[in-house]
Amino acid sequence: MTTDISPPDTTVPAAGVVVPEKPTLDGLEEKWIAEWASSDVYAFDRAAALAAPRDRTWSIDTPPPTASGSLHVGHVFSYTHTDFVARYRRMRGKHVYYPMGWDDNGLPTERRVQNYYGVRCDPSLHYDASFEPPDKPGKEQVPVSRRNFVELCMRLTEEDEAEYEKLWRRVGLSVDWSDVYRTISESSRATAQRMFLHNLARGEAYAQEAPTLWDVTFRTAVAQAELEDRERPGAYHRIGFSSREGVVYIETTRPELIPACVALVAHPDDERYQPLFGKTVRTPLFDVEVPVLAHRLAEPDKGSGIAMICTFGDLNDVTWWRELQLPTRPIVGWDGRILADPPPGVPARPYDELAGKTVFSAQQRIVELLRESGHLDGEPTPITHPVKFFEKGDRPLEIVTTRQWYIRNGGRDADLRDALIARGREIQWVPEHMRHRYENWVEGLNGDWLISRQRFFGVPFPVWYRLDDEGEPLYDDPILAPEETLPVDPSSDVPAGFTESQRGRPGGFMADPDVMDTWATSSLSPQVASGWDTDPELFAHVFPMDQRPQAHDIIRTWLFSTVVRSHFEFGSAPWSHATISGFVVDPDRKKMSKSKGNATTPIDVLERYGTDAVRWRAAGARPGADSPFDETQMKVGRRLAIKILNVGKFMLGLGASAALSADQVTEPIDRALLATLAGVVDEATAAFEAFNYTRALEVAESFFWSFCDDYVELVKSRAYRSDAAAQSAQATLAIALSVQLRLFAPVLPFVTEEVWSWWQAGSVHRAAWPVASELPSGGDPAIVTVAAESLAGVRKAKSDAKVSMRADVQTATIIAPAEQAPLVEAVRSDLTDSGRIAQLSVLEGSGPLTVQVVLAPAEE
RNA sequence: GGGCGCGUAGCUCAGCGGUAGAGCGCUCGCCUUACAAGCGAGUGGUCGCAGGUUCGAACCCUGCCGCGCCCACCA
Repeated sequence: MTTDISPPDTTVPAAGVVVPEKPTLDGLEEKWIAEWASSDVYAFDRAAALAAPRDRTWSIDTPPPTASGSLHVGHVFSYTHTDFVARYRRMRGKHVYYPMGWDDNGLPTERRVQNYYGVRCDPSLHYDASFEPPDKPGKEQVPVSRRNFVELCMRLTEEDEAEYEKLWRRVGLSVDWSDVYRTISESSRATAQRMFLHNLARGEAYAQEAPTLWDVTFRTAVAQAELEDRERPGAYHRIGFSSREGVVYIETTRPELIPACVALVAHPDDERYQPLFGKTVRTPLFDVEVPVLAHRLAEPDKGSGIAMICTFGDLNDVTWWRELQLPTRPIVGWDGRILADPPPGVPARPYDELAGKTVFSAQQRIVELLRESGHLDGEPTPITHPVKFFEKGDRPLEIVTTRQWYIRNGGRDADLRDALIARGREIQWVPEHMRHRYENWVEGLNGDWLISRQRFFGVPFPVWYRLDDEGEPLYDDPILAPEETLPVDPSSDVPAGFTESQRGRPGGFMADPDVMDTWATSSLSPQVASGWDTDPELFAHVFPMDQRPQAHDIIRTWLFSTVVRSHFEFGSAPWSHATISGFVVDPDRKKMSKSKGNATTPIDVLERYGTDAVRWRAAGARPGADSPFDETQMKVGRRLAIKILNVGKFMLGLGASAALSADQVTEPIDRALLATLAGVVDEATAAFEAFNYTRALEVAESFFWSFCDDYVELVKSRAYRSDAAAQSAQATLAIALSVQLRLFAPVLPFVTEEVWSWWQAGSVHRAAWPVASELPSGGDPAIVTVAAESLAGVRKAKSDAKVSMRADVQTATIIAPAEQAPLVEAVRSDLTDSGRIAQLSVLEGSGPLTVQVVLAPAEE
């Protein structure tokens, strides 16, 4: 595609109409992106909005894309879906509040910064104001202070965000670019901290020392919503525990956890183990005495029916440990290695054989030891089984006891769970069935929401702890940052009544070391985007927001967590509508992956087919439905855009102009055409009201093609004339063009704006959405159908004879039902003109309309 | 194992109780003074399978089969 936007040669077919000689899609994007920016077409008029009733505003809680990620065609589609709605609502006269945000805090950014600059964060280092990262990342990551690291995060995300903005402008998103937020910005941090303090004050947030799912690579806790299962090879090891009643065999995939064993458990009804309940057995190798207990969660038909409870191998262990009130014998450290010292009561030998090893190596060693000691019965049986992973991690999760912050989410409270499900029912889901995903998730929660992360680039908890005389933190009595001081960074800010020199000293204080999970801040996107912390007047007007667009994969995370925060703070749902997009998938129906290659890079596709064509294809993916990536479809959209250019030019050349009005439409076929169009307008409007942009486009497009192929063909010779009938055609063409450009404007913003600009003032995107009442009433749509059928009959005869459509017809006889014959008469002259019919007879007949044609002899 | 969605023309999908539809593809034509990046005419389907309800079922009900997504299970 060329970028030549120099003004093309123009003709001036009618007053005020300026049409290029050779219309082209090339250069339209550059031209209109610049024009829209300079004329602020999409600016939100805050004063006017606030002065108007609430329902004149449409506010959108745009998903802030992860700034450090990479956008693919799927993102382009779903953001475009939102833009369809935004543009429609704007044309309906709404003040559309449509900000864009960037989700730039959190682990994805940290990872990108580490790789991009070749650095890693070492919080023990001091800030180096002159630090510059190496030009190219070296083999060894350079350790930098937390502040240096955060600065690099800020720098890189700013660069990334500028690129994103360019792409979104290219996609034609009608966001107000003067209103962009970042989840790491000062006001976002203040919002997140303030909201957290409110949660804390109301008892919705709390800290607890508890077993937590732990990623050993990132060395951070992770939340239930961030888990995923992956199939991993493993093996059942059949291992004997000795007891007075004889050897008891358990089967385990994690024999390295034997030193962490605190009990065996079987189902209370399992007769095999009845005699053992209440007795003890001794662990192999370590000879630690552990009880045999009964619990309903033990499954008799799994393994040998009796399981080893370790602290902690999996979430079942946590349940058993808690409900059976067992002691803790932790052996896995934060780094995923076996702790240097055995837990109390576990002998140093052979524990020292495992200490410091990775879980994997420890398993190998312990199997050797078990084999030598004879405790291993037979050989391990290889299996494949699902193992829990952090969705962004690549090593299995461990469970480690740590102190973490939580927000209640109903996972441990049935009343709250019910309240949150009720909130979900206040939201109108598009499509409706997506509500089930929400309810399914809420009903399956098994614990509160863990929001703290042991990371660096995020919103810190605005909390310090006093240190006692031993230098131990007094967690029960935290020092909270006063709200007027937010945002704070407790690792550099000092709480009132202390000095920096007291940091980390006995009798002094320490900062809470953690940051909030990215969902803990992005769950506040309505607050951040709407100015809860910065512009209360605006917030009061636009919140609860009207629309939350997002994809279905993050209902359990972003959508749910946003509902939780809104429920607690405002006692309401955060939005009235949740519009859920599907994915763009491979031809084989798999979710499109980023590694799929250049073909799906958005900018590449946009350049090859043009933005309007890509948007047209996006409109073909109904709300919530996955859609396969198929480039041949883009060509169809491109064809439509070109057709709009060409027919627009032609219609204006025929004399259509903005000066003509509906009362000049006198011919029956013209009135009929506009009556049909009125029906199309009604249908498209109803579809858009239901967020069904696919249907809205479909009806407009279907009308448009028959309009071009039938109506324009029928009337063009009449329109060339200069009598009242010609004027009727010209007025009809003008009205039809205006209405159709507006119908297409939300989906095809560039080409519609281009054609609009040839003969209308202002932007089509600020023009009013068409309504049936602006079209003359009383036309009979049946005339259009009858005319099209008649014309088709003539065309078929020419096509069958393999002659040009220009071939002359000697006689044509249309035999039509009694009620249709007069309709044919009403279009007689248009029919004879466009069909080149010398003599047309119209007869009444009984069957459906038929056309008999005698072609004129071919001229030499 | 539970939930949700989906199986209609070669492909992508509408239709969701009254004679099977669109676009793409394919075939055959046509330089027609807007567009050959176009126009015209065709081709193509026991609507996943089996029962049931109904005068009538692609559409409603039941049960299967297949595909996809989410969740659970992890001894």
